[in-house]
Amino acid sequence: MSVDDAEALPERVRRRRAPKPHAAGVKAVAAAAGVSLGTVSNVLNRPEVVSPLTRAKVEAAMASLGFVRNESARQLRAGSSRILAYLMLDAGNPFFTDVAKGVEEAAQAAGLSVFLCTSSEDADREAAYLDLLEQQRVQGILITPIDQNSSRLRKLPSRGTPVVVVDRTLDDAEHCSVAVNDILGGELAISHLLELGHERIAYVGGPNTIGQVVDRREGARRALRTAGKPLSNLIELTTGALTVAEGRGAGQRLAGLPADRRPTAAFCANDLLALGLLQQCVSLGLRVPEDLAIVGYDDIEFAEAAAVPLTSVRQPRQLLGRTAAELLLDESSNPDHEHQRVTFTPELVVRTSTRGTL
Amino acid sequence: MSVDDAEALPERVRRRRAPKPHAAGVKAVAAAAGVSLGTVSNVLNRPEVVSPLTRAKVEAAMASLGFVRNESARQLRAGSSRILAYLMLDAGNPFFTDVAKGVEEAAQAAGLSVFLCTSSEDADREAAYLDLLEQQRVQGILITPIDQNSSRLRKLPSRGTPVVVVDRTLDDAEHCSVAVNDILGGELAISHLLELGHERIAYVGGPNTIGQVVDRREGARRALRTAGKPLSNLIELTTGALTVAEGRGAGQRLAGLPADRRPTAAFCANDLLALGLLQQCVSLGLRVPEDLAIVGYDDIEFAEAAAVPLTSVRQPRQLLGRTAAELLLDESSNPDHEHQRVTFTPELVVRTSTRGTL
DNA sequence: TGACGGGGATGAAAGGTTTCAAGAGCGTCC
DNA sequence: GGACGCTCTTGAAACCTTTCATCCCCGTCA
Repeated sequence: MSVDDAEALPERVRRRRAPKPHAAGVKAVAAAAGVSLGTVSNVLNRPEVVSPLTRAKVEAAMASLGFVRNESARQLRAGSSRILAYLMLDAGNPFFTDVAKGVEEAAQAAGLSVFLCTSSEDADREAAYLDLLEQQRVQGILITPIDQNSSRLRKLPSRGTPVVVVDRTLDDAEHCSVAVNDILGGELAISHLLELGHERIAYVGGPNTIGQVVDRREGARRALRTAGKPLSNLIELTTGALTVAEGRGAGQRLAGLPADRRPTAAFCANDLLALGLLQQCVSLGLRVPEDLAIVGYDDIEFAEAAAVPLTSVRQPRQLLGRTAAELLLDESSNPDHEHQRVTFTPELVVRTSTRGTL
Repeated sequence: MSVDDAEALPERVRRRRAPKPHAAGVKAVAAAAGVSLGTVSNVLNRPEVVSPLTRAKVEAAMASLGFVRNESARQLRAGSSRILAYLMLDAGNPFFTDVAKGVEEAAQAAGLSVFLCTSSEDADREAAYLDLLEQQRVQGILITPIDQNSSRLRKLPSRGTPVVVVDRTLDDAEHCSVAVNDILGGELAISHLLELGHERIAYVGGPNTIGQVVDRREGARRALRTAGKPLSNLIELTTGALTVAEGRGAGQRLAGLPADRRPTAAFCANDLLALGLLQQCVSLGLRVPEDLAIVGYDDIEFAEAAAVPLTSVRQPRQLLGRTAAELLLDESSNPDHEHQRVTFTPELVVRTSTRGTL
């Protein structure tokens, strides 16, 4: 009993796991430079407190060993991440990439990096990304939500991850939000069409789970009401997504209607839809704007360059992103941060697709 | 000396740091569920080995405490990340977001998530993101590099982060790459213009640090050589970036030339340039294609919907992304992975901007 | 000459998870 | 009735960094 049985453990090798090809850590660097572990850390984080000579030695050691700081360990110990994420609805929509540009700008100014994610208008994917980002303990999340009532979204801030909602307003005390008045945007579009004398107007957009789609339609209805027109003048064409392809599909449906029942104008929930609609209608022989006037939304760069330059409702895209990022930064650094609901005003840009050539 | 001076340390509180608002960890969950730490971990990672009863208890505890797994700690210990990154040249270019879509697709199929980053054609930013991603120990990096000779890029694989180059070929034994033959693409474009009888042709693109710009020009030159034309027939308009705005600038310059010296056709290094060029030229009164034929590159979705539908060189965008991601996955999971250089063949899509209306 | 002060370097502790050898509990079989 | 095998659970070690109270060394001042 008291004597170790030599036979029992013949090959009891204590190797836990084969490590990755020599990943040099601070320990190795310290050894190579002949200093202590803490000094290496100081070189990394507070270079000014270490003497130039020592610093040089350490830096040389790092270079020769190909040292790469392990961010997971850093973050675990230090507790903070230098990353901020923007979870977009659709990376293929230039509107969102322009917003992202504004986000990057503000983040860079603050020394942070941005990771972009895209939910592709899929609620499950959005949820998965939110979980992932929370687990990663990013400094904060900017999101254009598809599912604004997601419990996940509401719980995040209380657990310590600040969230700013972009291009949407949430009636919720937990988040900041930065948005453009979509109802007003819808009104602008429809008022414009009414002024031009259109009576039967199509509203092209969907799915109805997306807040922007709903609000812009609501604005359209208000404009009709204000003008004393019946709501039945607004013919709804529901699409499955806000893409060029869906726009083409809607164009197909529209053009297929008998001329006396076909709307004389269409207001699309975004420019991608409008561009697809425009393209399909033109190729099916409809004249724009004579047979069908079209108004888009977002005023993306390509709207102006379209076959028929597109009338569109413009939003301050980069400003939207920049403001959102700034709010997020404030929330995560300023102890007496107060949640804000910033709303910008959209602007109608009239072009040939409604006005015709001058 | 031996007696502690009671006055000296009146308030020597031992609080190390105020922790974030109660972040519940596995430890807390274990306590709440009345099980051990290891069991909680098993519920998280190998739910099948824990009895249904225990599992339920643990899951209930997690829910009631709002437990969020700390990914930094997980990754630190487990050594692996479930994330893959795509570092793009320009998120505002639909070509890259389409590639990204292919990447997402393949990643999702393998249960991984994708973080998108954008270098915005800025070498410093590219370098910063590469450093960051390496420190994060992402599972792998997909990149469309701006600086293909970056030492960073070459060192990454040897330090354990697999890298696949997208839309570029590197003459380098360290990476996989997936590209489209840009030289051939350039040849296709110019041959087409030569067949249509054009003699003076502009090449619009830049900066020359970007590989695609150089290769496509090289293809253009080859086509001229093949046709026995002097290289001086190719007039170079160098741009500062591959954007719509730069395209407009080039259009301004082009339209400003006296008609007898002005090229009769322009080949643009990508569609954004082409769209900007088109727009500017049309607005300055040039007719396309009668006064100026235009060929773009990438065949993005908006090329077809342009004022004058754009002739363009099409690349298999999503396939590019999907293939690249699959190579990356193979590299990081298959021990006898071999680096590959996949090359796809581009295709010329002829539209009105060169052919005119039929 | 001895106390003091200050710039630098040190090293143990902590952070939250995963891993894995070992232990506990229990039914079965000889 | 005791040994065995099985399933499930346990707890300590390890991952790599940052932090911070100490310590060391030297020059300065009284």
